Amino acid sequence: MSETSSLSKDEICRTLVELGHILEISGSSPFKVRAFANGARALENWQGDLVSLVQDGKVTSIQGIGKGLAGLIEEWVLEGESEAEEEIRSLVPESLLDLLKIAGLGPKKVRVIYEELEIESVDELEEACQENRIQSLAGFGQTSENSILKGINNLRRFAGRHLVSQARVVAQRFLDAVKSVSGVERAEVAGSLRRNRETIGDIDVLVGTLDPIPVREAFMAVEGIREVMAEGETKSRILSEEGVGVDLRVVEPVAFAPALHYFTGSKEHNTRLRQRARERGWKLNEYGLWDEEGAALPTPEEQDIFRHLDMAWIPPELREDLGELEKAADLHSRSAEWEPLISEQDVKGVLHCHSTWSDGKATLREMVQAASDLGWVYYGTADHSRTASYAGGLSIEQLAEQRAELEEIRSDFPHMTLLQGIESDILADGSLDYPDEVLAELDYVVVSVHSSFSLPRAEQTARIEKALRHPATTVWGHPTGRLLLQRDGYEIDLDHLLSVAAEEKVIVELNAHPRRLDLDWRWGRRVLELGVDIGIHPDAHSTQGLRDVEYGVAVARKMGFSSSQVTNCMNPEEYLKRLNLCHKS
DNA sequence: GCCGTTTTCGGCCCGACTGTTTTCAGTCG
Ligand SMILES: Nc1nc2c(ncn2[C@H]2C[C@H](O)[C@@H](COP(=O)(O)OP(=O)(O)OP(=O)(O)O)O2)c(=O)[nH]1
Ligand SMILES: [Mg+2]
Ligand SMILES: [Mg+2]
Ligand SMILES: [Zn+2]
Repeated sequence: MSETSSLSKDEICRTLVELGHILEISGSSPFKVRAFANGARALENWQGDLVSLVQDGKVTSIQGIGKGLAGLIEEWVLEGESEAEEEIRSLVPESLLDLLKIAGLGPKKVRVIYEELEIESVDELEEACQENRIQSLAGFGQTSENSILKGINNLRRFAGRHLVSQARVVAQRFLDAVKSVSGVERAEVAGSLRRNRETIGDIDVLVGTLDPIPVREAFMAVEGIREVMAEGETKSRILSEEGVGVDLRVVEPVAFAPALHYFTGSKEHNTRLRQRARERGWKLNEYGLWDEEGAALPTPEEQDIFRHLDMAWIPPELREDLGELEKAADLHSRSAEWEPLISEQDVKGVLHCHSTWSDGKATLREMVQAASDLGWVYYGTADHSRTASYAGGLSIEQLAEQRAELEEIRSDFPHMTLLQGIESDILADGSLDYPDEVLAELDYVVVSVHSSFSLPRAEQTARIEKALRHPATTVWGHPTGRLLLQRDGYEIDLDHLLSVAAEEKVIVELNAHPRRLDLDWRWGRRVLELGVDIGIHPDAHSTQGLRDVEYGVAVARKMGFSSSQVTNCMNPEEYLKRLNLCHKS
């Protein structure tokens, strides 16, 4: 047993964010604070094997991580702890970080509350507000106490982010309301939703009109507003009944494109682009772009902003300051454009769908019908395997019966290529759930982890590697097992397993269920480097679930993928050939 | 703390809303 265990990349990112906040409360330079936040983000978005990176002394090769942060990271990876970290932590009590989560409380106010009243926790702050001990502090008043109490209440009930599927419903409600107002020329959802992030913090709606007042009124009249958090000339913010924040920004139509660019973000992308404008003596904000003489440059569309700055238009999904600005400048210099990203119409069919044969809600026939209605030309059923008894896993006999049913259905859907597969549990020892000859009879095999989530990293990796190397394995299902906003994925060496998948020609699933979206988009770059093929699969348990492909396509776009980089955009003939590359029968 | 095809020092995006600030700081997008 080692005395201290190395911190994982995720733990390191979380720690960097925390240290940044501690520095902020203790009054450090805002630029140093930003450096910690940027470093955390840079590391979060970097994918690969961190231990090797540290051993090779290459941590500073990550843009945004310099000598200082690299020193911390190296200590965390090699020793599991850091003196420099402890020094920072000793500046203020850790529990103050919770106070920062209260809306309206930032580092300056938290510091005053702590230093003047020795308040260290949310509970203590609540008590102090109730006893009216806050209003006497410099910079606070009676209203402050009420708004802090409200903030504490909201924090307890509605903290956290939201699934894309839920956020889209709320967003549509508000978008419809403002779009129907007369005088509204353009209206769009911006922010993380437009960038197709995997989870959504709040919803951002932009409106272009010369008549802003009725827009604000319509926005405030939408059903299900819990609280108005701000209401100004151009900006309003509410909290919905569901606990989702919605920001409204209203600008004149002439500023719609620069405002859409601003409001789409990301913040880091915006900052970098504004910096680029500034470097040439220009100014960029949400109202427009001005040259060194202060002359406004026309920007009727987003692409005009980029063009003036000598860049190709960047798809919203890629605006994360992860190298897209450099790529856009390069494309522009070669008079080239971004290759179009995949869209839903490019998907020709799917694998990995369940039916009433196991735990699905629709019959196999109903599922095939729904797939046909979506315009798909191939469809692969995959119910659970026999060990998954809790999910109605199929016995060998049932597999044969299902095959017979599929033959019957086939005759009614002559235009479709129907495939029988299985979602085989990867058993604890890495073997699959049926004898090899049974697996070989199937058209394809998805292998997934549904048990023994907490094996040590090396064991878990070896277990999955064994499954990926099985000759029948076609697809690696929901590779990390993460459930968004619920649980992290199991501990594995994903970088290694992706290279195994590439070697074995196993298709890595981009599971489109909005709770999973697994593989995470941040692995897109690595997937390309390693030559891994991905497939967008809905993991549908109902006919409605097939539509989740939309969320999978969104993630593939965020990976920057075109249709040629997704297996199930192939035509049926090519696709069958691709499946048989790895599924030996 | 990070970074560099004008820089290894001296910058680091820019603007809206709120509250108690009698002239703007803090927070947030
Ligand atoms: N220039 C600039 N733009 C910002 C800043 N903060 C936010 N924005 C822009 C870019 C963001 O995407 C957009 C909406 O802000 P949000 O706080 O809602 O962030 P976003 O939607 O990206 O993520 P979210 O899922 O809501 O946490 O506003 C900033 O500090 N500077
Ligand atoms: Mg947002
Ligand atoms: Mg927002
Ligand atoms: Zn599964």
